[in-house]
Order: sequence, then structure tokens, then C-alpha cells
Amino acid sequence: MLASSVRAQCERDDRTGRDVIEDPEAGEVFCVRCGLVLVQRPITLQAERRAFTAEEAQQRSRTGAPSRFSMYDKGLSTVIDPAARDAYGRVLSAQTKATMQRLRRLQSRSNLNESVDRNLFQAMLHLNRIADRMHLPDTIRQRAAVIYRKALAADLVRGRSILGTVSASVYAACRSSETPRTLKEVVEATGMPKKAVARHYRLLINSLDMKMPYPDTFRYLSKIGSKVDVSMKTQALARQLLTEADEKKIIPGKDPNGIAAASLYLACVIENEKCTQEELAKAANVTEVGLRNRIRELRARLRPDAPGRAHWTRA
DNA sequence: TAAGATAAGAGGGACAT
DNA sequence: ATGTCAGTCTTATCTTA
Repeated sequence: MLASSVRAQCERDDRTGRDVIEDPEAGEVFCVRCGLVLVQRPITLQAERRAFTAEEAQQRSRTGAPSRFSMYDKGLSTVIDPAARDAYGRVLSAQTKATMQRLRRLQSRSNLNESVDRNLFQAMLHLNRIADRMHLPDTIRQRAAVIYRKALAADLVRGRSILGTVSASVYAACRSSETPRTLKEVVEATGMPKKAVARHYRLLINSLDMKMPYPDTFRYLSKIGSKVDVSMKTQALARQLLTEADEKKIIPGKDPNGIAAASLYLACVIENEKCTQEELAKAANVTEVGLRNRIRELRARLRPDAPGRAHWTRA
């Protein structure tokens, strides 16, 4: 039964002879008596007008936030409007309010009812926390989320720790996208034992049949180079040394950080730039001994006759 | 003070059993 | 699954320039 005030807001639709009301939020026109939806407007994906500021874009955009894999429900689950008003804007009766409250509770529980959903919810919480700590770009975050969902679908999580699988997904996302992050860095951001993360990671790439690109030492070089004060010229030389090391196959099986730092160090020596092993080791997250071993190896195996290399042992 | 050497121990990959 | 082996990395300590 409708109050007359509501009927006053209605329009008479001449073709159907119904009292109809328009709900701009839902983009629908429906009959006030039976709720039949008479018009469903097609959703336009473009923004209304050109927007020149972020705020304008926000206001004029017709769509919400993009669907995201790093939200446990991809941001798409149904939420019952907490406002205690009906579709016409009328205040609900106490009884209806109570009913809606009950429905809301049931709804929010049912969202997390399936064990898979609860699992994802936990996992995405972990993922976002880890990604924040590691300052991972959003693309990696989404990639990790996709990997995790695959793992879940392949039943790789049941009986194993969620955090472990999430950590492994993050590492796998970094590896597969050539983002220079070591397992160690992931481990530090997660607080899990390295061993466990490595085990989960192996399980992941084996079971999901993922092919990982070989870690790109050059990216590590850029990463380290950005942390120490070394000229671009020297960095370019380091890059050259690294290319040579790559050709001579002395890179595989070693910490890319160590080799990159070693080539940077030797480049400094040749260019007569001041940069201690200690600094570089710190920037590259390797020990001085580890760095020295790489330096020694590069000195022994790279061509010694190129310009500047005759005396690339610093006094 | 920075660089280099050496030793001992841990952990993981490759391979065979 | 478990064990062995070679190679790497880390920690610690000492020597050298």
C-alpha cells in the first residue's frame, strides 16, 4: 500500500498505464505497485564529460573502482545498504528495520561462509600487508593475487599455511615479472621461515607448471646503482662488465645481487671512483665476503687486457 | 681503515639410491 | 623419500697494505 505522498512523486506511464518511479542509482524505472522493472538503462562506460582534475573525474565517472584480484571478492559482493530507508527514501518501520538488520547479518556471514571465501579473505589481507611492506607496485600485487587464486583452485592450500602460500605467490609474482626482489626480501616482509616460503614456492611452480624467467642481473645492477652514489658513466661500465660475465656464463647459480655489486665495484676501481666494498655490500644486501668472492671471480675470468683493467686491484 | 684470506658451518640443488 | 656431493653463502677472525 502506498502513501499518497509517494504516489505524487510517481509518473504515470501512458503506454503501460502504470505508476512508475525512477531509481537513478540503479538505472531502473519500475512499477510502484509490483516492483516490475520497466526500463533498464544500458550502462555507459564512458565518463560523462571531460574531466580535468582527479576530483572531477571521480564525480563524473559512471563506474566504480575496477574489479581487483587483490580483494577477496574482487570488490563485487553484494552489500545490503545500511541506511534505514526504503527505495523511496521513506524511513523504515521498526519491524522492517529489525528484519533488514537480520538479513544484513545473514548476508555478511554468507559472504564468508564458503571456506574458499574465508580463505581468500585471509589471504588477501596478508597479501596487501606484505605488498605494502615491500612497496610492491600494484601490478605485482594483482599478479600475486591471481597466482594465489590459481593455487587455491588447484587445491594447493588446504592443509598448508595460507601465509606461506601467499608469500610464495608474492615471490613468484616478482620472479615472473622480473621485478628484482630476492626470496630473502620476501621472507623479511612476511615473517615466515625462509625454508617454508621456499618450499611453498617450489610447490607452486611445479604444480601450476609455471616457467620462471632467469633472474635478470642487470635489473639488480640498476637497483643497487640507485642506492649508491656512483656516476652514470661508471654504472654503464659496470653494465658492460656484467654483459661480459653473462657471456662467460659465470652468473648462473649465484646471488644476482653479489655479481651486480661486484661488477659495480670493479667499474669504480677502473673509473677511479670512491666506493667501498662495505657500502656496496650493504646496498646489495650481501656480505663483504660474498662480494669479495664475486670480485675475485670476475677479476680472474673477465678479459684483463681491456683498458683500465691492468691495475684493477686497488692498492 | 679498507681490502683480502681463511675456516667452519648451514642450507639448498642435482643426482643417485 | 633419503643420502651424498659439489658449490655457495654467512659469520667470525686474522693479516696485509
